[in-house]
Amino acid sequence: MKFAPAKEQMDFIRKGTVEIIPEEELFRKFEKSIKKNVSLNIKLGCDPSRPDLHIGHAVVLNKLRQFQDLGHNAILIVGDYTGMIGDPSGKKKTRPQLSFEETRQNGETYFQQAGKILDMERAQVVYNSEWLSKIDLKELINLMSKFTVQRILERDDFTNRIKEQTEISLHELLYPLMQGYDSFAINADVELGGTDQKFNNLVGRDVQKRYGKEQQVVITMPLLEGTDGYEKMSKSLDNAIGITEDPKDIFGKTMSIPDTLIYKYFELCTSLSNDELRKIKGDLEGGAVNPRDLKRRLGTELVKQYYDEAAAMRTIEEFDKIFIKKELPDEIPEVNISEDSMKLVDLLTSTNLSESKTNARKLIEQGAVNVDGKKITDVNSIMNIRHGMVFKVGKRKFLRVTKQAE
RNA sequence: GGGUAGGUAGCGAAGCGGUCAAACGCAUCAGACUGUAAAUCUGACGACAAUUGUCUUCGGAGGUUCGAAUCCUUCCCUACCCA
Repeated sequence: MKFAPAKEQMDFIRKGTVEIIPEEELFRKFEKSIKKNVSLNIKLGCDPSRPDLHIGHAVVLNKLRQFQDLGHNAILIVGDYTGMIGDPSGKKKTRPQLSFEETRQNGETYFQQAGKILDMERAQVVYNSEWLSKIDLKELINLMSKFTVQRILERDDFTNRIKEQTEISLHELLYPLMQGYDSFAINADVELGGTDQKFNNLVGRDVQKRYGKEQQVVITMPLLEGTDGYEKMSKSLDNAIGITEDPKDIFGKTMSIPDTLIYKYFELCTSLSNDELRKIKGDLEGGAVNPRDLKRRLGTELVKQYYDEAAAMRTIEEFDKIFIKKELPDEIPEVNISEDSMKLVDLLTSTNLSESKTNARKLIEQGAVNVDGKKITDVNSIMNIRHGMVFKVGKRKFLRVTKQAE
């Protein structure tokens, strides 16, 4: 294995990070790896409680990929054992505990998706139950004795929960120790994580130290705000762009982010070069370019990354068609209806354009329903069903009716 | 073990015998405006029926009452204080 000079590797890795703790140590590790011709072990813990990856997760995965490109070992740790606890980081409530089977299953899903970013051929995947399940009470007590209650409680999320009088279960206190133990178990040289993982990852350093091992370097990556532009991206807040979503959803959601996030998304979620990034920054600040066009570029890049160039082109065309030219999309879901006439309300409900009749009425009253381009506002309308009729509800729900040809 | 305060719609939080399908905020969904922006404004936001109706909801189960989210009994859950 031939490694790039330590300085070069440093510069490459530093891009986009929030902190490298401590930076000199990483540099020394690079030097050592070159001298001894060994790859560094780069650890990334995967949370198996949420198997759907979104582009916020991709921020860290991209960084891991960069390490791979430099010739280092990516080690993905699926926290199947820790998953049974649930990471308390940033949480206001105790997380639901998962069964062992669930964590396994979710782990699998995780890899499939991570494969869109990482070189899975060269990535090592381990489950932390491998070593954590072997810890007996004696060992656990030994581990716990190396830390203090104060140290574990000092983190913000626990402090806040105490202040707000919400519960903290005892097992949650163990989470950082177990995660730290992982670092010790696999001899991690570097651990990657979002800034919310800083505490946990630093505990890893401590565990290693107390067990007489070389300490890992902790690299934190920024947390990506979701499409609402405010909260951290997360599926449960419904502001996430999933990497397995349809190209049109990835694109559409990207278009709905506030302008302030455009650059951040470019920087953290795409693999554009520094030069290109600089140009985009200039364009944004200069105001000469319509931000919409930059967002279109962003959406295209994202689709390209998780699908391919062709998909990206298709998506952007479709988008322009529907939203800019306000035409019908190329592909409209079709439903076969045998009746000759139907109440509009029933039709909307039975075709899932609306989840209930009450809701359908509401939509009609509010002018959200279009049939063949004509707005229908009469709640009691009865539709004569013809082949090829197109229903539109809201901005993005389309449906074409077909009559069985016989 | 003792004491106190609580458990209300997706979340937060009012209500404390009828006017409660339940204020308000957030989220969500429509509409207007736009760059499908964001922000803002307007409306909707349990279901079914339909122009003032019916049914299901306020931790669970029972009960009192013409009538309960509101009172009683009991069970479950949580936080805080004392030990």
